[in-house]
Amino acid sequence: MNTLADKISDSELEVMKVLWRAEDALPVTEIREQLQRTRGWEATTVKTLVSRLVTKGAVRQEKRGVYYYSPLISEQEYNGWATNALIRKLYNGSARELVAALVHSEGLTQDDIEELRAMFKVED
Amino acid sequence: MNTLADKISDSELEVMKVLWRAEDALPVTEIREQLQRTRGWEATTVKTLVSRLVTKGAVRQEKRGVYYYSPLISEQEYNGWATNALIRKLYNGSARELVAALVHSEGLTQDDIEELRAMFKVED
DNA sequence: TCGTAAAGACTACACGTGTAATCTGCCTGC
DNA sequence: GCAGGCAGATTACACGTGTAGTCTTTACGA
Repeated sequence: MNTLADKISDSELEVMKVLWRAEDALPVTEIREQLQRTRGWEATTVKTLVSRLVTKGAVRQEKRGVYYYSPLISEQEYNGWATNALIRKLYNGSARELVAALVHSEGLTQDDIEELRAMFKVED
Repeated sequence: MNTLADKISDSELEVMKVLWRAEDALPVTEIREQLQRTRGWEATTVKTLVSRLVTKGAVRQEKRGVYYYSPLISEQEYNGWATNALIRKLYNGSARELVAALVHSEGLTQDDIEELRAMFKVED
C-alpha cells in the first residue's frame, strides 16, 4: 500500500536513477556531476535530495573517507510499487484494465503489440 | 507533457471520480454526500477541492439556482495522461516496457494473461 | 602557516496539498 | 419579522517538495 516507494519524490527519483545506473556506491560528487549536467542542479540541491533519501531509508550512506551512497531499493521494486499505485488509483486495481486501456488508446504501436503477443506466448 | 492532468491532486481526483460517475452535472451537496460517506470529508473540504478544480479548469461550474458541476476532462483522457506520465517517468517512454514489467512481476494473474491474449488477437 | 576550497550540516523559503474553520449573506419556517 | 441553517467566499495551517544559500570544519597546497 504505502511503502518507501510512494515517498520518493520526482526530484529524488532522479537521484535514484543515477544510483541505479551505477554498479557501485557513489560519492555525492559523482551524483552531483551527473545531475548538474542533465538537470542543471546546484551542488547543495543534490546534497539535499540525497540526504532526504537517506532519511527516508531509500539510500544507504557509508563512510569511506567521504560518504558513498547506494540504493536500498531496486529500480524493479520501485517501478513495481509505483505502477501498482497507479493501477489502484486509476484502474480499480486491475492491471488488465490498464493494459486494455493502453491497447485501445494508441499507447502501443503495432510493433509493440507484436512483441507483446510474442511475450505472452512465452509466458506459459 | 504537462497538461491539466498532472495538476489534479489525489484528493481532487476523488472529486473527479464522483463527477465522472454521474451522468449529469451535480450540485456540491451531492458530491459532498458521497465523499462524506466514502472518505469522511467535511463539507468545506469538499467545497475547497471542487473550487480548486474549477480554478484549474478541470471542472465547469454553472449556476442553476445553486451551482452545478461537471467534468471538463474525461476519465479516459485523464487516465491516458497520467499513465503516459508514468511511462515517461519510469519506463523510458515505452508502454511496451511497462507491460513487459507487469507480465514479469506477477502483476497479472494467469486469468489476466488469458484475457489479454484474447485482446491482442482481436486487436488486428 | 594561512587561506581557500570542498564536504557536510543547518537554514530558507515559496508553492502545492490535505484538511479544514470562520464569516457573510440569503432563504425558509415559525 | 426573526432565528437558524445552508451556499459560497475567505482564511488557516502544517507538511512535503523544489530549489537553493550559509555556516562550520577540515584538509591541502602555496
